[in-house]
Amino acid sequence: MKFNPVLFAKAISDETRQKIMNICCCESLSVNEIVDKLSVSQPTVSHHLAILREADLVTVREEGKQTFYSLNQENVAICCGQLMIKFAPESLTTEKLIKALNA
Amino acid sequence: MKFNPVLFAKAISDETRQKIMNICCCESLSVNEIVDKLSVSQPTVSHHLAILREADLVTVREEGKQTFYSLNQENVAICCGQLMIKFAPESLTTEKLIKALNA
DNA sequence: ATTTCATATTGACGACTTTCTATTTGATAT
DNA sequence: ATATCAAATAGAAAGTCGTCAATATGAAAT
Repeated sequence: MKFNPVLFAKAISDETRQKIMNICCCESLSVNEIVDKLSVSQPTVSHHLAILREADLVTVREEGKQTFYSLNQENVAICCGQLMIKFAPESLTTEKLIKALNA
Repeated sequence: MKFNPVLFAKAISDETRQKIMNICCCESLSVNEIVDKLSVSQPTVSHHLAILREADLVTVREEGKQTFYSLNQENVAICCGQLMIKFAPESLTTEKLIKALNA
């Protein structure tokens, strides 16, 4: 799976999408559960989830009528790492990274 | 300076902007030099540079008539680190990070 | 003072995005 | 078979974004 920095950035560049990412960051939730935690319609949530799926940032599990989504943290980490490699190659020492993480 | 994940993502979510980031990743270039390396007009480049400046992703140096821009790698690294903290908290061990960087 | 040159700003246009309502699909339950 | 429920899709309206040509700003050189 080749890293596409524009696709990744576009996927995370919307506020509603970032809220969804937060909501299902550490647990798997159905679409309706996500809708309940936001103030947008179900089709809007479905649309955003499709974009996150396209960018491979969520894990999808179908179960009966419901579909459960959870953030794919590993892939998020990989994408962030690739961004660093591409756009911060000289800031990539371990010490600097730790400093960056604490900043 | 507070990290704004939507502002950061929006700033890097355009292809032309990412090209600009690459072009002045490791050297300081005038606007015209950047224009020469792209196939967009000077006002378009100015516009994109303003967005990158707004997100604090470039360092600006004025010198006579010219303005030199270079990517602020340190801030890019910080933003990527913050993204990881926010959206990949459980993938944040050093080993996993290294794995992510090598993926 | 005037010209020249580099960059920023303005204003317009088309393309894309976000959102909604209405509808469809598809799976379980009756 | 039919009804019910969850999620996806279609289509439209409103807003945002990327781009350009034209113009303004502002600094150096003549």
